[in-house]
Amino acid sequence: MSVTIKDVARAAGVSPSTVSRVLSHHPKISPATVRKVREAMEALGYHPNIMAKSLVSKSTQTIGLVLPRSVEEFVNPFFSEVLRGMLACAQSAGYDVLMSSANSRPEELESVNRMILGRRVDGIILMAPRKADPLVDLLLEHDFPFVLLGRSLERSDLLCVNNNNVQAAFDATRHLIAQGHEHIGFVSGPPDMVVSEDRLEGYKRALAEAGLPFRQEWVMTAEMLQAGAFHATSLMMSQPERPTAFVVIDDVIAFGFIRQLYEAGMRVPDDVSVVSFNNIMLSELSNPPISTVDIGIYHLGYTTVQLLIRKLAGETITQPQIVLPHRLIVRGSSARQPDA
Amino acid sequence: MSVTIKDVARAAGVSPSTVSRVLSHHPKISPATVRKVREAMEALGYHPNIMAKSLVSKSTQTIGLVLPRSVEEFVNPFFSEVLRGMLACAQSAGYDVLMSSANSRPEELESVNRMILGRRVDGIILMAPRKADPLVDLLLEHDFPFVLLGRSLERSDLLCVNNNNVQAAFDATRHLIAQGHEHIGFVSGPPDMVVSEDRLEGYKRALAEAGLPFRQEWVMTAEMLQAGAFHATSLMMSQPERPTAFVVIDDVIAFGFIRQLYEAGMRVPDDVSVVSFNNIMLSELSNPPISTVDIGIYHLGYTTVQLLIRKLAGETITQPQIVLPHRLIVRGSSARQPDA
DNA sequence: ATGAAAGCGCTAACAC
DNA sequence: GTGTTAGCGCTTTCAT
Repeated sequence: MSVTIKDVARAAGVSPSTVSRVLSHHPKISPATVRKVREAMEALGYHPNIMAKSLVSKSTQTIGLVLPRSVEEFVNPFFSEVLRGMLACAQSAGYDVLMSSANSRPEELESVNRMILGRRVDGIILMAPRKADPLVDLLLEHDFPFVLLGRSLERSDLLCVNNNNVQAAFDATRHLIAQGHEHIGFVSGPPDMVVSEDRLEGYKRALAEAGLPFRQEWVMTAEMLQAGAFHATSLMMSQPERPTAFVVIDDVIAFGFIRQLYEAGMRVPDDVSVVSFNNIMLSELSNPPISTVDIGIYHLGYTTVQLLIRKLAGETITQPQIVLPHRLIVRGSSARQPDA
Repeated sequence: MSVTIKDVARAAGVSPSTVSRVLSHHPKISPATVRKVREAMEALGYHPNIMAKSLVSKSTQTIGLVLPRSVEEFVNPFFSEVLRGMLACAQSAGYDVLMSSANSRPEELESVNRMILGRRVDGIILMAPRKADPLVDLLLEHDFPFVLLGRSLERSDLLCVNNNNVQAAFDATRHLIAQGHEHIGFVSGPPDMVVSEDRLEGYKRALAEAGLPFRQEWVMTAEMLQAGAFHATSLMMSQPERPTAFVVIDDVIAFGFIRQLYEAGMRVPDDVSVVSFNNIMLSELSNPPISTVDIGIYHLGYTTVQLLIRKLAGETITQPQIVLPHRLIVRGSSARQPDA
């Protein structure tokens, strides 16, 4: 069967504990022995059994990732890019990543429970937390190490990595205002997501700063874009006083929205300007290319895992909230000024 | 600390083995005892320690996923969709998914070695295998259960889940021919991927069947689309005899290619028609919407994991190669016929 | 510097 | 039906 530490010990003519010490780079062990053991390991093709190791050491070198439940979030390229960053960091620190998937809220709780109580992972990453997220409570209750990708509305002492989404939306809106737009709408995402709220807030602030009124009827939700979608968009755009520009919650939604504008006979950017968030790869390849706020998705993922690993290493985290910079990228979808 | 099987045993007034039997739904155990034990578990909030369990049972209830190394493949929405299908199946069968990431080929081998020799996973999924893939050899050598998402060029006895990519490309090309196109180009992906080869083959066959010549100069590679990109595309399109339609290896490449055509002053579909593969969500939202061959990405992922789990359950697999159906979806990018 | 022994939490014979 | 015992492969005192 599989080659164990005993086999190596026998082959090297030492005791199992000595082999174990070589494995863990124990300081006081003679170079000669180290060499002997290393050779034996090499010859036998030894690899430590992680299960046995973590059973006694109580550490799994694995971090758990709680994935978004909704299809929309999951297939959003934002997700794979953030995952890419996470994996890169985890890998470079010698950690593995275990994914927890679930279709419903109770399933999700159960899955996380299994992860932490079953000692499968050392720490957990929570993506896109909701308002009053029960997962946060669960983790807190068990005093289990975790980091939020995003931020908690309720508590400010939790470890988290985030952008300043209020500022990002403020910048995006200001850009449209600077282009001469005075009628600016907003297309939102799921209302229970913290990021939706933050970006709406930034949008409002920019309007206020420019002395422009906030109009509730110019705020669309992603749901409105779905089924009755076309209707809602074309209805809004056929009003005598219609928005000439939109701040859209993210690139994927922007894709769908621009499509609907075209179907309603509106050209981007000629009739309507659009600026969105995330800067996923395809936003540059879109037609027209989409103006968007780059939030450093990869970096976001990387930093989140990094923070968790620091926490797991026992480091005292002086600054629990990490805010990563963003940067507006102007492209074709908001380049020209409307004729109006 | 953590509550163990012993604690439950003590609380329920039985022996640890009895608790273990309740856990594994052992047949001959009195209902009264079951109830007692269940209550004790509930009261103490017991969750089995997976590490200890798999140390003795030699099964981890975890499947390992070897991720694509290249950024391009990773961020391709194809990947997240296939992952979604995999997770759905794994979850419904009570399996977890562990991800192996690596930046280089040697790292990848080392990572897989750790997974299998360290007994971290019960089986492995290999995505998008290359020609003469060393990972396949490694897995075979250790007689470790695995399933290919895609197919092996060299061996036909391996478990794999795939589309008939030759046929899919044949269908796509036929569609363009039926639209009246006689000058049809091809945009390929990485040449060492099996799928690239298969789709090119289908394209050639359709040309041959229609009595159209295959022209090497009308085959572009994804690399050509990168840096010197614009140049290559515009050069080809400025020839007196230029393609009026393209079969493109996948939707993401199609996005980039259409963008370049626009920059070269070509309209899609008015000047050039495009049909690609995968039917990622955004292909429908593109402008124009992209005609594409739906290959059932989610289903592909789901079936792959399903096949692996069947194998792990000891089932004899009579049909090692599963071929999933595809279906051409005609949209705006190939709707009209060129004036030519 | 190294070995012997105990034990992490669980399962699986083997008894009764 | 249920308890007792012996490990799974590893780390970690405690000796020497």
